Amino acid sequence: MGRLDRARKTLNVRSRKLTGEPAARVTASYLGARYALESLGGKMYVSYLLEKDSSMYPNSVRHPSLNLNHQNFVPAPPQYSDFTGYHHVPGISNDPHHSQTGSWNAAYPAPREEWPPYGPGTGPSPANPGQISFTPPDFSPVQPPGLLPPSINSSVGQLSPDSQRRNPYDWMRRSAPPSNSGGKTRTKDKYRVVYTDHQRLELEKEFHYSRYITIRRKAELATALSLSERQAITYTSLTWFLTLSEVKIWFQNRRAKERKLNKKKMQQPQATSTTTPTPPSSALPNTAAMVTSSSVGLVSSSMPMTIKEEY
DNA sequence: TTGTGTTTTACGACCTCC
DNA sequence: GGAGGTCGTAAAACACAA
Repeated sequence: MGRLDRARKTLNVRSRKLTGEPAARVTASYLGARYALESLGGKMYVSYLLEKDSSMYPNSVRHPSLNLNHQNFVPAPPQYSDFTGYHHVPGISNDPHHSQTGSWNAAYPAPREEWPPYGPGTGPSPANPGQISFTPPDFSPVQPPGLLPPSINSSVGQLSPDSQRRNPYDWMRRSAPPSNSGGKTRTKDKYRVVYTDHQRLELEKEFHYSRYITIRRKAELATALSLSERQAITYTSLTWFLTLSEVKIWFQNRRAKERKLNKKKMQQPQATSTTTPTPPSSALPNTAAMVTSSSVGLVSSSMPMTIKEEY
């Protein structure tokens, strides 16, 4: 039994157990070509960023030019030596800092061992009969320059370590927009979607620049991610947009996650102090640090804060 | 293969700020 | 009143041990 089938079964069983009614099928209502994005190494580096979180970004600040013109944005804050290995996927926005090379820098640390190796042949073939063929009417083969790495459409497993570790078709198991997304309720079709690795990666990157996001960046991210997805994915009649609200919610959830992690760390300081020496600044509700638009001041994320937006 | 624990989306309640 | 914050929680998706 394939993982997808198993997931379906498990889901149905568990949902019935919990709710007494058939599970709302969200997953696998379509199968797309997300492996291209997968090959970007998205999840791997999202996870890596998460792992590195506090130590990697002790002050996790957005560049001071955040609320200045984005034209002034300088990529890779120099204080993060190991951040330089990371680059935004080009085309994520028009920002210079988001328009760098899209390839994964070899300077990025070695992959984590817990990412299981996989072979390119372990997944279903592209011609898997269980899959839907994708002939998007709105898909344009013309790729905006710099939007995605040129190899995005080439063979899988060449772009990142991730691509060599994960089944290139793993993403197919994950949820996608339901074909009949009429409404979003907890019992209907679209209760929850799983963001693509690419989307999560970009959100994570943004989060590591700043724990709070401006309206402008929110809009840019939402647009860019959706655009990137549409450019990279060839699924039919299903466009998956990250809305402003979704970006907002994602940031809220991400902050909550960070608070939770910080809380956990505070409860076991010895265990972490020996392994991950952190600079003094991270002793604060560390990664809670953020930067408001025009300063580099740190503010605890435990403090509710409203960011004044720039327009 | 299955049961179970964890993580990830999404939402509601409530709050503050403008 | 609207936007966006935290907090708590539901439930889907996922990971993994048995």
